[in-house]
Amino acid sequence: MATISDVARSAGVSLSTVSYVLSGKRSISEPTRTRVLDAVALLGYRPNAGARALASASNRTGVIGLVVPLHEDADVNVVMQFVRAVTTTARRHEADVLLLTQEDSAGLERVTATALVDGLVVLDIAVDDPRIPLLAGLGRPVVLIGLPRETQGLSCVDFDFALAARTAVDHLARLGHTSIGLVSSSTSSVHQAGYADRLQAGFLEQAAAAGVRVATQSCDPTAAAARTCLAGLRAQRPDLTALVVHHEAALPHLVSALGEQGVRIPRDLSLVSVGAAGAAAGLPQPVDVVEVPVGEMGRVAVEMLSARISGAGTAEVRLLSSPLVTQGGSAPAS
Amino acid sequence: MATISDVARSAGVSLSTVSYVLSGKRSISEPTRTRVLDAVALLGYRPNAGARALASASNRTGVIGLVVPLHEDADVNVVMQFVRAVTTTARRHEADVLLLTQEDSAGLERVTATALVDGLVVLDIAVDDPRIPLLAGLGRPVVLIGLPRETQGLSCVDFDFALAARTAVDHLARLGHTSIGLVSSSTSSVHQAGYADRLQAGFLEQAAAAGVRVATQSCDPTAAAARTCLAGLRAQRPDLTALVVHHEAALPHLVSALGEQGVRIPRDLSLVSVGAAGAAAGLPQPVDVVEVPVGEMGRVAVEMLSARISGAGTAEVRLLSSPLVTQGGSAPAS
DNA sequence: TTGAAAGCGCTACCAA
DNA sequence: TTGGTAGCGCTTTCAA
Repeated sequence: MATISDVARSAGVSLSTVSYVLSGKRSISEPTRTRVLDAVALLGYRPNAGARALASASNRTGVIGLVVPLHEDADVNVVMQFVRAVTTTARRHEADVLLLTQEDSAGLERVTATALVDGLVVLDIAVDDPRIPLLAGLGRPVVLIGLPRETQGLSCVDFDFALAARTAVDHLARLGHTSIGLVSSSTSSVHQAGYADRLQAGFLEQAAAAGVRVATQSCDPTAAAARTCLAGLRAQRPDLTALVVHHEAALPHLVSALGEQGVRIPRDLSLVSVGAAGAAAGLPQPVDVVEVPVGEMGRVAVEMLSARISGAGTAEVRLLSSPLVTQGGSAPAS
Repeated sequence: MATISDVARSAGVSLSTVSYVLSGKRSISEPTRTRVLDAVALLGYRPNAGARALASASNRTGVIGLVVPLHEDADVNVVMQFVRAVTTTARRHEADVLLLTQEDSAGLERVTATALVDGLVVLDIAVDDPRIPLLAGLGRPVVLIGLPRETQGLSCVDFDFALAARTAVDHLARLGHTSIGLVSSSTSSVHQAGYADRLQAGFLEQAAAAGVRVATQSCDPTAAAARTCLAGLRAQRPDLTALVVHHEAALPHLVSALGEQGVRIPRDLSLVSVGAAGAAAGLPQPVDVVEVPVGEMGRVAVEMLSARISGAGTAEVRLLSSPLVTQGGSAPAS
């Protein structure tokens, strides 16, 4: 590998001149500039990233850490969407992405303290995430995806699940529905993350405001559980005419259970799904959706992290929202 | 952040002594060792990764690059399994993982030339992958997952698809089956990767050796395509009594199509699937499987890369195999 | 507009 | 068994 002094020698200039040509932090005469750039091209010179980080005043490595859940029950599609958005956005900020798994809790300290990364994006944050104190004490910018109880000095990005539920209920209430069910996940990880509770709170709040009767039921992602879930909702409220489903994995089972029972969407039942993109795709019957903007969340997280790494901005909580998209899943209550 | 000289001062020793205590490359008296380690603990000292890489003779950064396909039609489950195995194994070798996407072709050169990474693991290699010349000219150890036509100086890890097919055919032939069908994917990316062809070659070879009649048919992952595929196979060979399926996404559709047609597995038809772990899970009827050891491939790739980074080993091609697991998917031909 | 040189934090050599 | 110090490849002052 050619070094900067190889370039300097080849171009017949000093080492610092090469550095300034490359960084643009000093005005350079055109002939010199050309000679240097020619030498760079000739030698195929690329500055050593480590040396650059070590010498620079900012001490930046141009690498951000991304902590992802890679365990079995993580939603691989959602994780992939995040990863794609984060890497893409990072590149736009001249940064690369170092991957850390959630299991490697020592990794947070390691990559941060050894100056491998300039900052971290951490997925899958629980309401009372045990990593919060550690992350807060790292002394590096951190952006959490999720909304923990304590956010002292940490930036957070999340979807506004409460607003999504209010939007869904409002949409259905305007169509004349007065009795609406909510289906949520029964898995504990979803509840530890807190968004199920926030969604339910929004659901209940808007229902109360609109004078809508409610039923709530959790569901497992199987055909049998879907049938049980529907039966449970009907037992609570025989007059249900609409459903808000916050459970991507159970959605297809619910839809086909309804189909088997001769319940037609939207004629007999209106259905709004809250979930990641694609969750409602490929369903035999269309439903309305409030999409969790996973990619957007990843993008915003990196933007916030970049800003904080550059010393701009302060820790803040950003809750993203997205509109309800009607695609034939809802109809006026009859 | 505390530096090594902070530690030296605090411990009342020289800078080099601290370095030697930490690296263990010199024998140190017990009292000195203790004083240094105490100072390290007291100050929370962690060596700067960049400075260490810069100064060390080996010039190693302790980071390996992982190039993954993140585009829509990549199998997210398989990619995740790779990523998990690679990160886990890398950690066992004291390395971290930098993530690069397949789209970022300039990234190969960037992370390698700027010494961000010590080497690369590249997934999803096509038979005539356009990146091969670039990768070969990088001047850093590279391990490919896949088997390109030209492997000059590059290490490769892949599953022995030909052997898997031979194993499946052999198993079925021993059970007395004399007419066996092969279902493969029709997607072009699978064929560019070459393993579909290798599997088919092994299938035909073993069939010829065992005097087995064959039918081959590609299939799309839909219920309709599965029915068409089965009809096509029967048209070629009305006497088919066994199937080898090399198409994870189509497998459930094939199985349920068979179920609808009253074809019972294994009584009426024996079925062996070749695919990643879990592909045959959750099927209404059990099938036999030859599992593509995705995690193992990732593990081996990192082991090979680590060895090459340490200067050990040479470029080699390793084809992994795995046994056929019977789980009630096959029975003697009647 | 340019060059010289002092570090960045560390490793590893040369001495003692 | 230890210390001093010359770099690793770069950025950024200070001087010209």
